[in-house]
Formats: sequence, structure tokens, C-alpha cells
Amino acid sequence: MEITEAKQQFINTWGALGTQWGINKTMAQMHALLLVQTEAVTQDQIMETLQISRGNVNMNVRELVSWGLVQRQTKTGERKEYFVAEKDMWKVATLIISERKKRELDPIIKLLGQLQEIENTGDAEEIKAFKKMIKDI
Amino acid sequence: MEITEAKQQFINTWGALGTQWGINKTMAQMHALLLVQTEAVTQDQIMETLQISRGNVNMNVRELVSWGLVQRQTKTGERKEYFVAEKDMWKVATLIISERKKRELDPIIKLLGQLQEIENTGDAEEIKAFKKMIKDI
DNA sequence: TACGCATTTCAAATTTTACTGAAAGTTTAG
DNA sequence: CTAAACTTTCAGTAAAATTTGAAATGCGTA
Repeated sequence: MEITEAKQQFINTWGALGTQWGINKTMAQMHALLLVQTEAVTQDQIMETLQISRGNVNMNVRELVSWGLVQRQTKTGERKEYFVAEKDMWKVATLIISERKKRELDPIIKLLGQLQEIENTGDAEEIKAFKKMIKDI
Repeated sequence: MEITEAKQQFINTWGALGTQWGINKTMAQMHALLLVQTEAVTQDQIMETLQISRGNVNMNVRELVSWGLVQRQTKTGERKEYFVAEKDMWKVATLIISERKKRELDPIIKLLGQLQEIENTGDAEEIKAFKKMIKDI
């Protein structure tokens, strides 16, 4: 296998993995593409490589940037924007985990706190079991 | 808030969280339902509580069982099946993590190994960067 | 072995989620 | 200030995932 093919396969597999983890396929693929690319990449290059529309690229780039996984770059004297991915894998992992925690876990933890607090009438055993379960989570 | 309402809210939120993590909503809700239920539960009870079809219950129960999160029980002299969830949250977490690892991570790790191995022609710098990236993951 | 209740299967329908493309909006060099 | 060059938005469309429901199958009892 040569390098181009290897990169392609990596992009596809990364995309598939993303899907299984509740991350949209295109976003995962774009991330993979930017990871394997040493040089900064333009919107058009992404469109062509992944065969997707301009709007789609735009939305997912924005999302990747908001996760802190990708940065925008502008070269002086050019209107065009370039994109580069964070390459330090340790940082990447940290960013993903803390971002998901913030967006998804924190809300449910808050709810669990509330549930722990407030109910009190009814079958005592049942309530006790429920509270224990919530607490354990 | 009383216990019934609290349980309901827990089921809904758990379902929503599941969705965000690439687990289908019904499966997550069913798991939540079985968690908050002290007693073993039948297919019909699940259908009624979550307002879903028999086929749907069947498929998702099977999936939960295959994850080891739920067990089937039969009472002697009855054809009917009852379901109970693993209640030890530590075990639950371990099961989920190891199952997802097995199903999703292992395949990509295998691929990464392959990618690490085989390509060798082309721009040396590019290949080096790619291999480093793969290795870091 | 046959009957009836319960579970399983799976193609079709529905629901949810993602993508496209064209119009509107921005930015910057000149 | 203007126009060219990009970027962004979003309603409509397309694709993917989930759910239904009815037919087929399995199981236990008599």
C-alpha cells in the first residue's frame, strides 16, 4: 500500500469510528484529513478530497474549530482561509474528552443531583433503591 | 417531584445521553427503565411504559443481553420471560467500556498496525509524519 | 403430538439526521 | 468605494437509522 491509499483508508475508517461514537461522519473524516495533511488545507481541497459540498465543509470546519481541534489560518495578501489540525495526540484526546464532558455529561450530572434531592412521598424501599442507583452513577 | 415522575425523567435523559454517544435511544431508555425497576419486567411492560412495538423491544433486549447489561429470567411453569438489569454500577461501566473497546476500538487499532507497516515508496518526510501520527494515536 | 401462548424475524414505513446548492453576506485589494 | 473572491446560511432534499407490525417460528403443557 502506498501513502496516498493509506491516508485514504485512514480517513474512511476514522469516519466510520466517529459515526459509532455519535460524531458525524463528515466531521470525523475532515478531522482525519487534516490530521494526515502536513500542510494547511483550503475549503476547496477538502471539498474535492471528500467529495462534499461547500456548505457541508463550512459547517463541519466551524464545529471542529469550536472543539479546538482545528485552527484557521490566513496568509497575508490572500482572502482565502487555510485550516490546520492540532497534531499533538495527547492534546487532541484531552480536548475531545473535556469538550464532551462539558457538553453532555455535565447536564446529566446536574439532573442526577436534582433527582437525588427532591422526591420523598411513596414507597420507602423503592425510593431508597432509586436514590442509591442515582448516587452510584 | 415524586418517584414515578423522577423515574420517567431519568429514563428520558438517559435516552438522550445515549443518542449523543451513538447508542440508540430506545436501547438506552430500556436500560434506564430496567435500572430503576426493582422487580423483573416483562416484554409487555416495557412496550407499555415506553410506548414502543414488540419487535423493537425484542431487538433491543437482545442487544442489551449481548452487552451483558441485562439478563433473561424465566419463572417455572411460565412461558413468559422477565428481564433484570445488572445493578452494580461499577460492573455496568466496566461492561460498557470493554464491550465498546472490543467492538469499535480493536478494529481500528488493527488497521493502525497495518498502516504502520506497509507503505514505503514516496516522499520520505510525508511518510515519516504520517507514521508518527498513526503511532501517536 | 397438537394447541396456544410467547418470541423472533424482517421488509416496509417512518423518523431522524446530514447534505446540497444557490442566494445572501463579508472581506480586502486596488 | 467597488468589485472580485470567498464564506456563510438555510430551506429543501437525500440518506441513514430506527421502528413497526404481521407472519413465521419456537416452546411447554396436556
